[in-house]
Amino acid sequence: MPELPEVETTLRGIKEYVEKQQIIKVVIRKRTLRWPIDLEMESHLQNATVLQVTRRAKYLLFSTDKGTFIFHLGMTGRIGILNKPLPPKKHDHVDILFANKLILRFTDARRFGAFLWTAENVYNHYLIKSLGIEPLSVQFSGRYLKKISENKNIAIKRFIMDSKKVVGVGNIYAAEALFLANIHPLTPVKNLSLTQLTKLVKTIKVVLKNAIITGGTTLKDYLNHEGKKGYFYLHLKVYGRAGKPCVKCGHILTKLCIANRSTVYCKACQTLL
DNA sequence: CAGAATACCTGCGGGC
DNA sequence: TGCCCGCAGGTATTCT
Repeated sequence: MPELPEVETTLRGIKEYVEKQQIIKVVIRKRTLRWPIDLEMESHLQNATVLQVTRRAKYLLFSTDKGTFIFHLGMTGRIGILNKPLPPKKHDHVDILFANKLILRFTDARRFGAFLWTAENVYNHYLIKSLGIEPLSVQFSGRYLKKISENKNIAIKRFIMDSKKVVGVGNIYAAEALFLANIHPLTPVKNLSLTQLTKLVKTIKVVLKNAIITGGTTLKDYLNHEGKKGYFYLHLKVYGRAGKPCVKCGHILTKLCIANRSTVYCKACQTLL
């Protein structure tokens, strides 16, 4: 999926079209996403007005006058805004029709995504409540990482990808940030100094911000709300570059598997502590 | 308890 | 051309 920059790009792209708009109709063609879609979803959303769209981690939160609906894009999810009712394709699972005639269409081939409803405060929702801090917030600092990593043996790559610690750092950007910070992805977190963790936090923020600016990373599936690609893939230094030379030192980049996710790094630039 | 493995699902590219 | 394998941006749940 979409990692955080792709979700943020989607948010910015759709916000103006759906906020303050009343929902006229909801069409659900496939209910079996990561969790089955609430059988009452259509009636919950009928005539509801979207007040605001925000993002928490990789969840898109649509607050309405009746409650909040939530989209998660999983690995292959996408939200598009249509200005006319195009015939649905195979993986177009949800359409939300608005009073302004626009249609929000959710597409997701692998169906790891989610479409949820809560009438309560969305921040009390069990999936949202337990999330770690936002990576672009001031709370996310080297000091914070140092504090929560004392005596922990877990590999730094897994650690920064753990959404209970910090949200929104996915496989691509984790690899990129570790490379920029010269940290080997398998380094046990307890071995990293405050200085190194501070540098890592900085590179995570830079990578995420740059990816947002360039509209996210398109590898194969990801397209923004207008069906356009993101261009951060042009900036990738290690992800998808195994066997090619390191942009810093020329060493051939190595690929390994951490927690079943492929990881590319430079043996010369990223030393194991 | 921490940390690792598994599960969900479809599509695509590469090798034969 | 077609089949089989491995791999893909996530993350809750189950295991050791």
